[in-house]
Amino acid sequence: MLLTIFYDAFLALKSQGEIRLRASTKPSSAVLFPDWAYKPAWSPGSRQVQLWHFLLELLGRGEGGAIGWGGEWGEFVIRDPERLARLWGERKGKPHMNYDKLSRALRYYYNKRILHKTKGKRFTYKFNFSKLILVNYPGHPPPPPPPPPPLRSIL
DNA sequence: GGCGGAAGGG
DNA sequence: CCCTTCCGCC
Repeated sequence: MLLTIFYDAFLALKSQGEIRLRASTKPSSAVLFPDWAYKPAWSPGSRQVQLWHFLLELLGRGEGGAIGWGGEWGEFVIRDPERLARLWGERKGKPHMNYDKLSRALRYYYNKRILHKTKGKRFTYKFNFSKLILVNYPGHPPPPPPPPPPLRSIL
């Protein structure tokens, strides 16, 4: 799975003419994406963990009961919704987190095209990996051009 | 269960 | 911005 994610990222970037995919320097422990995949999400400075990072983290290390990969590519099933919510709540310091609230956060991902629902399958969602990578790739979308240097008058 | 609006926090 | 909280609706 880990390798296929990278491969998908590679294909996505290749199709964009940006074959600058760096290999992850870290061991295969819990890291699913190279550092650059996270960067914009953390900018500026040190921000909080994002929900999709957390989900990928659990999926990546095969976190037993709470969540697991589904049948299709990128699809995952929440096997124990309230446990997942509790885990997420612990990570965010939100002791009253539950599946109702967590799922609202997941629904906000629909518009961002990070996730979508697998209709008809209970507790089943699907990642848009290529979109995910591209959205978080530095310079995609390209940053606005730097403002022209101010014309300083000589005092 | 699943959806999305509304308000609000950090 | 990225959720968290709450909620009416289907």
